Amino acid sequence: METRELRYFVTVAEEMHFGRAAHRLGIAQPPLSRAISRLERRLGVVLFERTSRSVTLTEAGSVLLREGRAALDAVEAAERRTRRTALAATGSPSLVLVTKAGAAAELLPKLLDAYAAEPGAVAVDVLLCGIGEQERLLRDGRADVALLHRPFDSASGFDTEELRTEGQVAVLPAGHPLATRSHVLMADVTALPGLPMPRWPNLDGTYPDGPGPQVRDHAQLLQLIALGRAAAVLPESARAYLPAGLAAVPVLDAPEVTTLIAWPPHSRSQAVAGLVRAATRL
Amino acid sequence: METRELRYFVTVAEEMHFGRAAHRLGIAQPPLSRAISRLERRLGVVLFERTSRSVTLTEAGSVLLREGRAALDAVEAAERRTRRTALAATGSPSLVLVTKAGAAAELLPKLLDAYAAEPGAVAVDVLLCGIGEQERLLRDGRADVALLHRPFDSASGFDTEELRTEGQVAVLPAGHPLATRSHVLMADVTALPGLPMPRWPNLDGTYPDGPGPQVRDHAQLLQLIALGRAAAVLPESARAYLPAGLAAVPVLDAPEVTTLIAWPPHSRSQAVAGLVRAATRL
DNA sequence: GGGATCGATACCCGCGAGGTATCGATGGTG
DNA sequence: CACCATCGATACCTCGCGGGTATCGATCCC
Repeated sequence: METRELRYFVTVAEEMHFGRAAHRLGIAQPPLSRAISRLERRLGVVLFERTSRSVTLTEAGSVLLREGRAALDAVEAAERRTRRTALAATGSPSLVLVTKAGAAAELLPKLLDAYAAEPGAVAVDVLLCGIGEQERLLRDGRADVALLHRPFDSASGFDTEELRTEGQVAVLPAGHPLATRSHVLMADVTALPGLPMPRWPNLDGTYPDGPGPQVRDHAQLLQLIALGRAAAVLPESARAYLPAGLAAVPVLDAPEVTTLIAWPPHSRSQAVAGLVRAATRL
Repeated sequence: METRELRYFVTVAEEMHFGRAAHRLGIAQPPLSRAISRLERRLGVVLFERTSRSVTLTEAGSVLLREGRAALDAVEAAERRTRRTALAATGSPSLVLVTKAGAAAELLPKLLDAYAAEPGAVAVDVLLCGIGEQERLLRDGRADVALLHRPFDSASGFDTEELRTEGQVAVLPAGHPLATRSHVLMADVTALPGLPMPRWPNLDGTYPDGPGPQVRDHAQLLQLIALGRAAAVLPESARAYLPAGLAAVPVLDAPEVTTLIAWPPHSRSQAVAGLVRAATRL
């Protein structure tokens, strides 16, 4: 199977429409139709059920979609990491660390300082991204290491080292009745009248249904809370960075949040190893 | 980057010789040379330093070798798993479990029985393989689940669930002076005069240097011990399957052995999930 | 210095990827 | 119910690229 065929297949599976997929791929529709049927013939498997009015994935097709995406990520990662090691020889930063914007605000500078002090440390690019994008960046080679937060992120398929575990606090407008309590429970916070929990975007950028404002990052969220439009439950370390007008109250029964450093399992990079060593010594 | 180019590159990197690589690939040498230089041009990276007398990998080249192998495995896995889900619809076994020959002899039948009792259980093919091959089989799609043994195998890059942890025992000929002891230490066993530890093959089939007989599987090993030619340290559970004439003595300071069930991180297979569920309930 | 080895280059051929035109099936519509 | 719009498949053509043979040029060995 050639990566071109795989790319064609994934695009059709995403669009569920040969014409649109062909357009996205920058080719005409007939060669795309032919490429897919040749792929089906070679695999000996029907990937799409198609009529002139609809295209749907077969079971085998959805397996190929999942596995094929992973394979394409791996190919892209190979390409990117190869290019970057060659660039690294010429002096540019050779390590990309990715973390969620607004998270690990306290840990990250410590980590970078500790690593910079190591012998043989290289320049580190920090990439801030949205929710759930880190795994993707790590898989397709745009990043070399990530700071993840369980249970929000999945570290599945990566090597990891746990850095820290912390409880969570409810973040509320300072004037709110709950704000003076010494602690609360999840049940106290999840259904506050007039203070719904915000909705975070799905991976595809859409938002789940429900009440609560749509939120894209922590800055937005904090502002909404200050405006009295939302409440949120965040890791304790967020406390140090709350603007005036917000209060934080420990939530006793919220799940613990673990910060971990993750890297691709077959990484042999000296730089990644050094950064992980620095992280575990924090 | 097309998978063909990647395959060509990996073959040349393995052979370190364009002629031999071309032969292995079943093509002539000139097209191979051209393919590699085109790849280098497109990546903007030199992969090989070559003179007419020698071919060596550059640093970027070794990165591409490692990442490229992983990518090729992922592509192969996509292909194989797609083919197999289509076959599964026609009734053939749709789950391949791989474990080291001779290991988990006691756990495996229990696991298979427990899974067979689950509703919706499918047929399971058991694949026995040599040392260190399991990770490969799981990565390239020839297997769906594996039973691994830490610290011998690496579960890096897979999702896992721990099944059991056990100590290790020294396995000796029954008549040996140590065989009557209630326990021993690693130091007692590693350098027994006349009873060297056996040598296991590396991944490429070669054996490390040193004393001790070369061993390929447990049957061979046990026979060598019975003949008084070797001693070994094995997980406790091996005890139940010792032939007459062999004795087992607990080794107090040997590392604990953890048996775990591992599967590819993005597996959404109902069958794999069921097998893992059965395993954790054992 | 001559031959052997090995990667690169020159040149040619055929397959297959890609394009345009068109067909055939299907579902909505006046 | 006939007509049309939509959409994937088919027919047919072209050309670029993957692959082959012949040969060159550099390097090491005797």
